[in-house]
Amino acid sequence: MLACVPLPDGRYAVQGTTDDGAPNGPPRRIGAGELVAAADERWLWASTVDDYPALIATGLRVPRCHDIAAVERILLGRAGAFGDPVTPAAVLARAAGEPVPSPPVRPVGDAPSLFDLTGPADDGVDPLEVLRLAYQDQRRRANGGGALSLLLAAENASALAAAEMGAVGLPWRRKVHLAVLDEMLGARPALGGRPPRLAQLAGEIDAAFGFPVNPDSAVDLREAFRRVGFDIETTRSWVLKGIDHPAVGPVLAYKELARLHSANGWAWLDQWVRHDRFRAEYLSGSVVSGRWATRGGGALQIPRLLRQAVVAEDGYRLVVADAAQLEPRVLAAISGDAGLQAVSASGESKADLYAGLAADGFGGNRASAKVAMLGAMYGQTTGEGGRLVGTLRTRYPAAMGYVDGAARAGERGEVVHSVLGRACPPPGTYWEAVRIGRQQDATAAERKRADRLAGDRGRFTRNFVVQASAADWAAVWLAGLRTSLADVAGAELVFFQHDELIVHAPAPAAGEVAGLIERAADAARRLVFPGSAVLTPVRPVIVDRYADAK
DNA sequence: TCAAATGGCGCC
DNA sequence: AAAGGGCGCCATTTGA
Repeated sequence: MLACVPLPDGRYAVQGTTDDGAPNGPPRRIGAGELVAAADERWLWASTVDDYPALIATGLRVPRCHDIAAVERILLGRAGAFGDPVTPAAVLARAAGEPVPSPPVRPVGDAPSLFDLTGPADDGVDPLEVLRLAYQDQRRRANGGGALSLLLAAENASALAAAEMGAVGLPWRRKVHLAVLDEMLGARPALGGRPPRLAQLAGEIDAAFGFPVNPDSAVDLREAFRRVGFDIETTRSWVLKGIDHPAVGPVLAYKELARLHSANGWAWLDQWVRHDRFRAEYLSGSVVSGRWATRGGGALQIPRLLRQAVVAEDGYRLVVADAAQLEPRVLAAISGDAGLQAVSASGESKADLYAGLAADGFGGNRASAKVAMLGAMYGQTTGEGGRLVGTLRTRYPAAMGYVDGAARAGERGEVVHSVLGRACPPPGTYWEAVRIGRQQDATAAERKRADRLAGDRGRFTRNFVVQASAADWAAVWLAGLRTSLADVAGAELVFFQHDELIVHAPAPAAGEVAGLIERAADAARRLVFPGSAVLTPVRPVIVDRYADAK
């Protein structure tokens, strides 16, 4: 293992380190250009998201790492201490029972410095020593067995993949995107102006109402519909669709196009796409469930319409793969529900679990089966989904009992865990209101508030056990694939979105990559759900454009 | 006048 | 078919 600390002067302090965290060579101070990543070496550093991008920029690729901050977040979560500082200095202070120093505030965009690592009062302390001690302490605390080790390994690998994906970027043809904008919105307006198509629709909306309305204002729009006799609470599209008034058509069209303009319009293109690559910042450790988030550009919300702009470069293909119906399959595995596992592995269900469910209790109605399963995992109680959950409850009692149990635990204020041991956050300060509302002498209003808050948390924990376990599986999938891709020249992970990924690969290697993706998925299934009969199939598709993958 | 909250909607 | 989980982002509104 190689311990590595960026220094304020732009160089790096590095030192060979054993797996026990003992020094295994002399400390050296070297420039980034002198760093070499041996193919099988593991790097130890404070934070991948802070320390790795500068190395990637020099062309370095680190095969494996131990990320103090990423590991600390998971360990702290299991100890019920979400949000506490995760620097090595904080880790050490915690281990010693001393007050944990707040991480120093640094200006946005400022380079990470030694101070981030050791805190301002640590003059003379060897940062490599701090790193090693923090590592040793985490090693002691992370003795929760194979599942936790697997989770930490996947989290570390995810952090590397996230940094690399951010640096590489998603192939994005500016010309294609511009053509879409021109067709949908018309010519690019002056700064702050409305595109022609939006201006035209705004005019149609005014005409339909008979008085001026600002369709960008939900307040104004709701007031307008009330004036013409429709007493609506919100102006959400699905509410408007139920209204019979000539303004509805242009309003819905306006909303759709305004969204395109503001979220992925010309300004977005200028800001986020350079040299036909969309570069976002991926944050692998910032969602409590273990899913990734992004900062800037909305990389995890690319509209289907714009996936035609994601085009492989000449001589390359995109290998697009998603895990079909991952969450219900994960539920089948973690609940041990034999019936649901059987459905996941039977005949056509291998490719389409919902079709199998439909055949098994919904009269062949796939849409109903899907609504019911989503309702069960999200805690839906009303409407069609809520009604259909009952069918699932009789067909798959173990699976439904599992999510119901997670919901009840959440309502009691308890913490639930993913299959690999990621903990959900404990209830926040609002739980005091729940406690008050549950006392004998609580008022009706207090009881009602308590019920609502407890219900909210129950739906959160119900979904957490499924969503976080799916994230566990996906992280192991991604980690395995990343490792195997290292042997395919020119192949790069360029996108990852919860249960779906894209590899940009030289055309002759695309078929091999597709095989690696499938093998990584099968390996993840065996590692995350050992002994389970459940299947977690992925469907790699080799295409030129992302839009052609589905 | 500014920052935080809200409404709405895109993705899973 | 309904509005139940997780996010990020924008424009507007609200409140200090």
